[in-house]
Amino acid sequence: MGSIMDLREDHSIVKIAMLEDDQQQAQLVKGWLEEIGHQVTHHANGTDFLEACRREPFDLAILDWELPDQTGVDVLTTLRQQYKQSLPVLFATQRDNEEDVVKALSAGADDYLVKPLRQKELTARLTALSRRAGIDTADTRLQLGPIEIDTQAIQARINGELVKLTQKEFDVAVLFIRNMGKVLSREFLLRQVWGVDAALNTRTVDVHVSKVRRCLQINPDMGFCITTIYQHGYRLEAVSS
Amino acid sequence: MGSIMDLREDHSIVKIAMLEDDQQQAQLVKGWLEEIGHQVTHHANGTDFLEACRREPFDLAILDWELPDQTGVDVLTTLRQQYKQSLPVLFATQRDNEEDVVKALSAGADDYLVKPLRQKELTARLTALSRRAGIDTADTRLQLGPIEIDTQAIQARINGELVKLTQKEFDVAVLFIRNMGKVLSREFLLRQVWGVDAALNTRTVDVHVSKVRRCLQINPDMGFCITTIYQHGYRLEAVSS
DNA sequence: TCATTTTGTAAAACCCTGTAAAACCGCGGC
DNA sequence: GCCGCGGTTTTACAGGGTTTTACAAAATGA
Repeated sequence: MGSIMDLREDHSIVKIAMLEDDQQQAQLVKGWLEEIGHQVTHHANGTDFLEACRREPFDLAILDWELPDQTGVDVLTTLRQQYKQSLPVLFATQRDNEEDVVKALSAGADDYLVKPLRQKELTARLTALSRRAGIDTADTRLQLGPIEIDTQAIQARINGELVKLTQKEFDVAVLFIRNMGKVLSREFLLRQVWGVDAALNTRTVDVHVSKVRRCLQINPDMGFCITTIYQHGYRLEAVSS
Repeated sequence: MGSIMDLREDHSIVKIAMLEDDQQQAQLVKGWLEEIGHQVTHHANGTDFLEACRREPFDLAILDWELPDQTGVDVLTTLRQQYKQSLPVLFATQRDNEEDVVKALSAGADDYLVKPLRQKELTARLTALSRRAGIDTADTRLQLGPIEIDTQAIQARINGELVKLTQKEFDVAVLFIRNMGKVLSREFLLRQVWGVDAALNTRTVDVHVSKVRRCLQINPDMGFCITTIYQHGYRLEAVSS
């Protein structure tokens, strides 16, 4: 019987690939990132960097513009076309004219910083990018208005007050909050919470959704509601007033 | 028989919410974004902005720091905790010291730009952010005069006001808008909305078309109408006035 | 024009959802 | 084994969405 908790893979170490021509700059940034527990692999030219990206599964990449063999934009273009379509990329370079920024972003970069880099800003931007890219989904704290959920402790609170939820109710609630605004079909809920054998002639999903609504007090008064999509399923959404 | 296609139906509208204190700055940026086909809603204070975010499904948000009622970071914190947790947010402000950048990104911003803004960089960063956030408005947003339909959220609005439509009514409406000017036979509607083999001895299509006309207020006064083609079906068309 | 067929739509009949309560199930203690 | 207990599923009935029905109005053709 699969609960959604089984699916969580906890990889708290972030693996970063860095492409930087200047050895001194590379060591500096590498130090900053290792300081906060990241694992950094550094390469000084595009060919080696791309080779490394092909071999290893990195979580993030930091690219420089000026390189001995090709430009950073060339590397990025190759990366996007041939290797990792979705690897989050932050461009860091001395060039600060608008045309270059646009060029890098259009080539597939997610962010662009002008050197000299500032330590705290760099780490904050990398964190923001990881968050957006969905890295480190071991985010065990969820919040929905006054509702707080800790997926590790399997506990839910409303305004700090502990609420008693059974395992299935809890799984359903987490699924809804993690998929705010999306329509979740009964089949999907059955697969995710109850396991694959979707026997559709049952009302158990409806009953559990009903219980979640009541136990977590999800009603228009608190700003959210679980809307029923007739003959499809349900959707958690912010309420329109 | 009139050819109708004078009115272009836009299938990829990006809806942007902007929070900006300075009216002049707001108009400038709004102009830039509308130039490339985005739809911008502007508010000058945090309360109005949050209220709008709660009511409407935006794709992106641009936030300023300095505001009359609260700081942009406060607004962002509220937004992340109580409203839209995944709405992509770009911070744009005059403050450029590192501490402020970190504060905004930690509060949940995805990007941070220092004013004065550069038009091409702004649009490139918004595009990069949309790409990363997986925004795909292609075919999910439809518009017909004052009527807006979001096929992903399964929501319809008239002049921004949410309209209650049942699933079938919604499906029928979407089909008509996606096939503006074409005659849709009852068989076609049955196949598309109700599924398989058209059992033609039913009046359910007619009843639903009737309801769509009434619920979405589709009548010559608003510029469009659903014309009946005797013994064939229906056609949604613009009314020449 | 009239006779016939088709359409518009209110209302009845039918089917899907909300939810309280009963039935079921697995587990530990006696 | 038997009982109680908490979690889960099914049942049952009320309420709302969907389809059919019914009849008036409109369209068609002679």
